[in-house]
Amino acid sequence: MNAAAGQIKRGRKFDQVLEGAQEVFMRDGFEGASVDDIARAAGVSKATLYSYFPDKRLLFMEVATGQCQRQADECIQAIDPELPPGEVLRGSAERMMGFYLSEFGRAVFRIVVAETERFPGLGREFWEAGPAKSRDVLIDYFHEANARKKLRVPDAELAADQFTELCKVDLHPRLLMGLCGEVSEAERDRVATGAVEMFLARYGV
Amino acid sequence: MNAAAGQIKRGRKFDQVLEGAQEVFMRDGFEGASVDDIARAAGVSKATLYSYFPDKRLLFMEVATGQCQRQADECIQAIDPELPPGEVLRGSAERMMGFYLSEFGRAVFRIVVAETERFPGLGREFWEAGPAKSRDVLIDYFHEANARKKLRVPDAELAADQFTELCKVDLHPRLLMGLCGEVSEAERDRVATGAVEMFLARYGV
DNA sequence: CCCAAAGTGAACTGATTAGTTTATATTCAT
DNA sequence: ATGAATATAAACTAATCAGTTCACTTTGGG
Repeated sequence: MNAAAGQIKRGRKFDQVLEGAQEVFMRDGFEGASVDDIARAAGVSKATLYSYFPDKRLLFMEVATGQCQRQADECIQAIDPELPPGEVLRGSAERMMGFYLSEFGRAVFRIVVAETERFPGLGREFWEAGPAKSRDVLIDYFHEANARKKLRVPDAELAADQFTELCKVDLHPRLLMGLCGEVSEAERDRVATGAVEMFLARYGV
Repeated sequence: MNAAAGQIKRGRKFDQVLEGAQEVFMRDGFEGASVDDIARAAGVSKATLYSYFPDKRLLFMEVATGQCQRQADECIQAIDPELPPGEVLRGSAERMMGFYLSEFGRAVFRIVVAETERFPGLGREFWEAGPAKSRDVLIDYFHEANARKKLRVPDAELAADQFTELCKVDLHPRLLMGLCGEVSEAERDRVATGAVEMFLARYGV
């Protein structure tokens, strides 16, 4: 009884099911993924799959939130407020872009946006597992930097959201709409630099 | 032979079909919408629907691009370069937010993002019917304002994308993920003001 | 008023899907 | 080794959906 996660039964093939589900959901979306495909990808019988997850929605929720949580925790590191703001922001920009522009980040975003109407709670769950965390980290940092007079940020929430949005500039929408398949290092650099410059022009001391 | 639009046959009930299709697609997405539902909503028999549109995808394409074009053209007005930049930007922000935050804008965006992988060309078609236009208008204006020394914009494309993204701050993602249902006038104002201030801090003369 | 084009409704095909069942096989702790 | 828990393959149900067909009715121009 070491780790009773939710009310979902654990067992030998639990992780195997989750991995297969992740692969297929990320590739085909929620509606597009068939349970037979998932079972095949997981190397598991459909009956086994259903013995772990009573239905497709629960399985999907587990994949979306669990995996997203893991991925986001990796990306969102604490900020060192001793560094100059430009460096703090630069690092933050790179980490956020790493998440939003990754294949996984895009796939989850795509699915969440697509299914959020039919799937109450999915949007919030994703938001809290990922974006909200990096938002909170930024907000805390802005308060701190304000107090130390390293930045002049009257509305930390707005500033955090603005910076986040500046990190998506152009690349995120373009990827989401399939206007391009890959993003070069140079393009990322251009956007990250642009975001930091703009932010400092507005909120720098 | 006054208006042969594409190779799609026109006829008495053409617009009726399109209206029904728009209603159902916007509500249920592409996969979620059934052709029977559309026919019912349009007040038309399925056979009639299929006599106009050989399949569901073509019908959807017609709805997405046609209607989006109309809506976008309404929002994207020419810019008066005589006005002070702050006013130009403010008006632009309001018009873009009007599109992105509208029920229609969100629904189309949601569907495009969801289906763009399975629907080659859909993303580009939407992009060019809508966002690309306002982007071009902004870019032209920045060149003009640069020449007149009313702004100092070294990279007009980047600046246009940054401003566009600043107009989405927080509200667009939150709506897309169902974290809130409506956006108050005060919130829009806060974001629009923030976008203009930030932009001018970076690129103002 | 007539007739051809356009529209209707309802039944049909064929394919796919979520989820269940069953009889059998594998795994593993004792 | 044995037996109970776990997993399997395959067939099955019931529903849904895109697209077709057809016998019939409505519409509107001449």
